[in-house]
Amino acid sequence: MEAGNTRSYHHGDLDAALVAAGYELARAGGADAVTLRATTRRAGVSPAAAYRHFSSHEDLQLAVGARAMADLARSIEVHQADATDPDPAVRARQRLIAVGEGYIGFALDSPGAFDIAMFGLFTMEHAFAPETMGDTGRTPFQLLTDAIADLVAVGLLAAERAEPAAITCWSTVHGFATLATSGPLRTHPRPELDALGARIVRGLTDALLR
Amino acid sequence: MEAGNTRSYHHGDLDAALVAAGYELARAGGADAVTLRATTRRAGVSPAAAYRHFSSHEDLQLAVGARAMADLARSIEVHQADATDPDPAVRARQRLIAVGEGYIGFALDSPGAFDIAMFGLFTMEHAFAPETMGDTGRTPFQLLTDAIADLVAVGLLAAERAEPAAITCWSTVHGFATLATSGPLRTHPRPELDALGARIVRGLTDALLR
DNA sequence: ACTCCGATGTTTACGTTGTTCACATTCGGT
DNA sequence: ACCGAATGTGAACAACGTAAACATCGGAGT
Repeated sequence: MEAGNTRSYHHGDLDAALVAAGYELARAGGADAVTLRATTRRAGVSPAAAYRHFSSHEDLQLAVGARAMADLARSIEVHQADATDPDPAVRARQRLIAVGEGYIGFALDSPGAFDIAMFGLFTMEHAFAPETMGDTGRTPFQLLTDAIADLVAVGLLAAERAEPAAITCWSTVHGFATLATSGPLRTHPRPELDALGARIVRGLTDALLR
Repeated sequence: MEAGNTRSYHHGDLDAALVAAGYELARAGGADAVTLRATTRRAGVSPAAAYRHFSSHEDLQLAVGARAMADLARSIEVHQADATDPDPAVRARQRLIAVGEGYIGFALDSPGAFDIAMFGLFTMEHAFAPETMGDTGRTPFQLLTDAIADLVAVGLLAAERAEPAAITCWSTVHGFATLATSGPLRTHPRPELDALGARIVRGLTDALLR
């Protein structure tokens, strides 16, 4: 009795169903809401069933986090769609700014999803995992390094400054996103955070590129 | 039967004893290790006893976090002790760099303490709480804003750029610290992280101050 | 000096969580 | 049509946060 689009067994594609259920919980309540029992409950299945697909609670949370990370990539991609300046140098700069704004925008729009995406904070190989790729087949980290590479190619950034520049950008944007979603800035009104975020991203790129 | 230095009741100063016990657990295992039961166990007391001093588990964790935050302030103060250049402008710059290096150094030296310090990520008023002050009576956040204010006073930074500059510094340093302790950079060898951190802090201040 | 009250700590209990193990059901190949 | 492997269930366990009833201690007031 196949449903058609997905392979079917006892309850359909439970693996994906659990990730979907966990993602809904995460969006509503952050990483802590993605409890093993709540997730299986929402998927209409017994707690132990999760162990046929995930080796532990943490493993499930990482899978949900990967799903969230893919949405983060998509958010960056959407912002990058506006980077259409004919001048390659200007466009490269726009693309880097889009990374920062997409990252921050995603965190502010869906703090719960952002929280689970950063759960455990993944490892470096996690930053290249296919499950965390957006629609263009690139992970958030790759979108950042791509943008930096473009800046080098276009002559706006010295090659030997590429690595620290990438880490600086990542740190700043990530730091601001966490301070703004779960940190001391969390009580600031949204428009103020948007303005502050935009100002920081632009100020940082200006500062880095001469 | 007073012990002398501390007021005594049933078990001595349980409030402080619990924070101390929790801090040891946090240093060894991060915020998650500061479980209510483990902390009371280590203090030689029953779990429910904690509720005479803290309204909830989270409340206890926040108290332990404040203790860790005070140590963070002390780490910054130690680094700032080296900022002794006779030129006030150079000294102001040194002091800002010391904030970043003290922050990052503390995170790398005691990731568990750093983790609990950032637990819940505190609120803005938490950033001014006396329990989080170092030996100079200033909190980490205040040490940062002090340094920025000095730069303005000395003419190295325009006054209207002070606030975004402060948030940028905070974001970058905080972001790098989390990426380096619990993030994808966590597997990098320590000396490499030290060098990277120093390079980022210096590069950022150079970029911000013209 | 004695009593009493409030502050402090204990015991017991409840519900929730992650996890495991023995058991039941279903699917797919032969 | 069967059988083994894959998948889901049920019951159980230890650990957790929390609450309520009970015990004990110290100091204030007579």
